[in-house]
Parts: sequence; structure tokens; C-alpha cells
Amino acid sequence: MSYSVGQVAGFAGVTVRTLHHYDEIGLLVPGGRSHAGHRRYGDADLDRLQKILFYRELGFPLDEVAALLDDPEADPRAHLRRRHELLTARIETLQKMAAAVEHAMEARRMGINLTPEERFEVFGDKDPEQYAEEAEQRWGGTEAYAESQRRAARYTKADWQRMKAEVDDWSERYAALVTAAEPPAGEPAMDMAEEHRRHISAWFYDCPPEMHRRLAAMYVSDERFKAFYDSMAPGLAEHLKEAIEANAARHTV
Amino acid sequence: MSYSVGQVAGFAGVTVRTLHHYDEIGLLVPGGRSHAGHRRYGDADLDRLQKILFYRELGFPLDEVAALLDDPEADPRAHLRRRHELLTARIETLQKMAAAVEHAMEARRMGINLTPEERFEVFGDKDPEQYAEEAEQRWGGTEAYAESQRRAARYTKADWQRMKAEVDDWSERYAALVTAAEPPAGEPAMDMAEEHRRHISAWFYDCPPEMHRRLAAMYVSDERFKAFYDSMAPGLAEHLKEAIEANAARHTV
DNA sequence: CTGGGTCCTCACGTCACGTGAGGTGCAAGC
DNA sequence: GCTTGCACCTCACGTGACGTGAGGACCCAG
Repeated sequence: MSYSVGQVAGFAGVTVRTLHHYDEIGLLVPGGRSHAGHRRYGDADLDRLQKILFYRELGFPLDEVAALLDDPEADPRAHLRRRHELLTARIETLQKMAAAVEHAMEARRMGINLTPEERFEVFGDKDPEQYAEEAEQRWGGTEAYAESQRRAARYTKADWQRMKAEVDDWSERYAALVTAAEPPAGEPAMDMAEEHRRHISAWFYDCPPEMHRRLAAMYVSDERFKAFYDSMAPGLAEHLKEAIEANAARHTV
Repeated sequence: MSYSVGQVAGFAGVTVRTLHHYDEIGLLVPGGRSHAGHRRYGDADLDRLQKILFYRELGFPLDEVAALLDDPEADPRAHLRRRHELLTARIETLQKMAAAVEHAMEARRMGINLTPEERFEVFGDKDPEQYAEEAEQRWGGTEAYAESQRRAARYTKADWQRMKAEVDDWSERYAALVTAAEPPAGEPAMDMAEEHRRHISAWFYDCPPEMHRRLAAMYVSDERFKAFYDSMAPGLAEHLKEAIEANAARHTV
């Protein structure tokens, strides 16, 4: 019914030193001591440790953790709710970061340059107006940048030619499909959306349907991606987006 | 085309001191210095800083960040891929933590006690066999624990009586519904699933359909939850799970 | 020519522990 | 009965990633 430092450290996944430290600063004082002066942790101590580790995991400094835990206002249910909120909030920001990384990967794949504030928007909380003017200056030169991109990569020249041939072939066929007014949710369009996905997966990065769907949203929401696809045929970006969504739905069934 | 420490600190969301530190340890040495000895950061420096902050955000110590960035093997695409993988992995573990918290909330709501290893499983990497024997000893006494739970909470005695009356009424009606062989996806069952969800939201914690669905999965996967519901009527747990899923699907359309 | 703002370089402080050093209590094996 | 081993103890200094002044240089505006 009571545990030693070693045991607690063992199943809580912390070091003995950490428990000593928490004792020193009064954050987690064990319920009692053995005859020999050894720390003895009871169930209540384990419970408290669990909460401590939780808040620590989310980046709270230890004194704030202490304040949270020693708040006489909060009942256990409120704690669980609070933790769930913190977790979901954290998950949300990480998902935004992941989305920004996807954005960057797609931009790189298509040789589109990013503005400096876009590079940092991964970390949130930006003043979007602040550096707006100089963002303008940075346009143009995209083609040279894209070319340097290509050279910087690992592929050989022959690889690049094969890849480019695939892209050209695909875009020609998809443009034809759009001008023939094929429906986006039809079999031919979905098949070409799937081909698009496999192309990315084969040459650039693993792109499951879920992610492909998020990319599709970018193709219409971001002007540069939209311009890239619409240059193949007018309305192609929107058409491709719907085809990708239909294809993803077909996959997840 | 080149920025001062203050500017960089501004739009990267770090302090000037941090940039000084990165210069000191050679992690991010600015491209040049002005006449007066002031640091001048170029575009390449910003790019590198973005990567540094990213890896730092994910908990890498700075020397490892340096090792990653100065690895001559890695091309930029590989970096983006790697970052995306790290992010999705982190998101996944956080989602597991959130699930464990939901588990704990539901257990507390129904007065079910958790074993000590369950309390820590939020943090993953446990040897599931290790403390198995003593887990046994901890059973029984659940009712007393549940009672103490009730007293510890914020509600008044009258509130508890009202709440319990609601529960009793609901379980009686749901048991009748099951014995009458009503289909789980039928309107009456879905309505009672919705009532169940609203009950939790009103008395305990906000429970959107998404979360309700995850709880339903626990009702059949965890023996204790299953026993709780099956004691109302045989097969009720499974029936309720399907009703909750049907109700959630109805909600998201 | 005097502020005010931004930059500079020491250099010590802080937080959450890590890492020995040197010693104690106790059960098992020789 | 003794030593060996193990898990524990208490100092106490080290470390990583900065925070926080102290004291001084540069530069533009009023």
C-alpha cells in the first residue's frame, strides 16, 4: 500500500533524483518515512505525482504546477476537464503546425517561394500586417529559385526529366478531361486524382488520402497554388480539388 | 534584405538574448556584422532559425538541433518530411493522452476506481505485467470509494438526488428499449443516446458527439464499463454503443 | 548637444534537474 | 560473524537554455 522512491520512479517514468527534487521544493512530499528515513509514497502521493507530471508535460513551471494543485477552489473533476482542454488545445496548435509544414512541402514541390512571415507562421501569434510591404518585393524570381531547388535535390538530371515528363503528361490529360467537362466525382477524374497522389508519394513524400485532401483545399485557397493549376486549364484547380475529395472518400470507405 | 537582432527577434517570437545565445554557441551565427559591430541576419539565417525553432519546439536539445542542421546528408525535402513525421507522432501521443483523460473522467463519473498503472498509462511506455498482482487486491471497496467521490464533489445533496433520479429513469427506459428489441440505429434508441450525451454535458463535462463516440468504444472494450451498463440489461452496453454511434453520425451530417 | 532607442559585451542568476561523493540499513551468501 | 550487494540517504557542485542587469558605444531627432 506504500511505495519506495525506486518503485514510484519506476512506474511513473521519472528518476529518483526528480522525486528527491520535488520533495526538496515541497511539490511532492511523501506521506511518510520508514524507520530508516526512507521516503514512503502512498496512493494520494501517486495521484498527485500523476497530476504534476501531466502539467509538467504541458510545459508549466513547477511553481505554477504547485499553485494549480494546491488551489483549494478546484475539485478533481475540474482538474480533469482542465487537462482535457489543455490537451485538445495543444493538439490543435500542433495540427496547425503540421498544416504549415504541408503547405511548405507543397510549395517546395511546385517551386513556389514563401514569404518570410509564412516561414514563421508555423509558430502562430504573428502580426500579419507588419512585414506586408517587403513581402511584395520578394516576388518574381520564382523560376530561378525553382531551378536552384531542382539542382539542390538528390535526384539525378535523368530522374528530373522522367519526373517532369510524368507531370507534363498528367497535366495534359487532366486539362483535356476538364475541357471535356468530365464530372470531378466521375471515375476518370478520381483515377487521375489518385495518380496525382501516387506521383507525390513516389517522388516527394508519403501522401495518404487524408493529407491529399488537405493539400486540395490549399490548391483553391492559396492564390499561388490556384494559379499554378489554373494555368493548365481554366477552373482546373477547383475541379482537381473536388476530384481529390471524391477519391479520398472512395478510399476511406 | 538584412535584419537586426531586434527585428528578427520580433517576427520569430524569440528574445534578443536567445539570438545572442545562439550566436555564442555557434548554432546561428549571423551572416555579417554592421560597421558598428551589430549583427546582421540574412535570408539564409532566417531560414536556419526557422528550422532551429522547429526542432527546439519538439524538445530537441540545441546541440542535437545543430547536428541535424549541419548534417551534410540531409536535403531540405528530407527535413520537411522529418518534421512532418515528428509532428504527427507528437500529435498521436497527445491524442492518446487525451483518450486516457477521457477514460479517467468517465471512470470518475461512474464511480469506478482506477489501478495505479492506469493512472500513469497516460505517459505511455509501461510494462503492463509488472504490477498486475497488486492490481487485483485493489478491487472491491468500489462502492465506498464512489460514495466518497460523491461527497467530495461540489454538488449539494439535493443535486445528487436529482442527478441520480435522472440516471435511474434513463437506465430503466433504456433497459425496456433493449428488451423490446428496438434497433440501436432506430429513432428511439438514438434519442436516448442523445439524452445520455446531454446528461453528461449538463452534469459533468462538455461532451461533443465526437467524444461521446470514443466513450461508447470504452463501454464495450473496458470490462468495468461494460459490466456497469450490462447490469441494467444483458447486452445493453453493446446496444448503447451502436446507438451512440448512430446518433453521432446523425449529428455530423 | 542632449536625449532616446537600439545595439554591444561581460557576467552572474535561475530552473529543473544530472551526477558523483560519501555514508546508512538490511537481507543473502560464504 | 562478516562481507558483499543493493536500495536508500544527504550534501553539493555541474549543466543547458536562457533571464537579467551593468556599463558602454552608436546614431538620429529635436
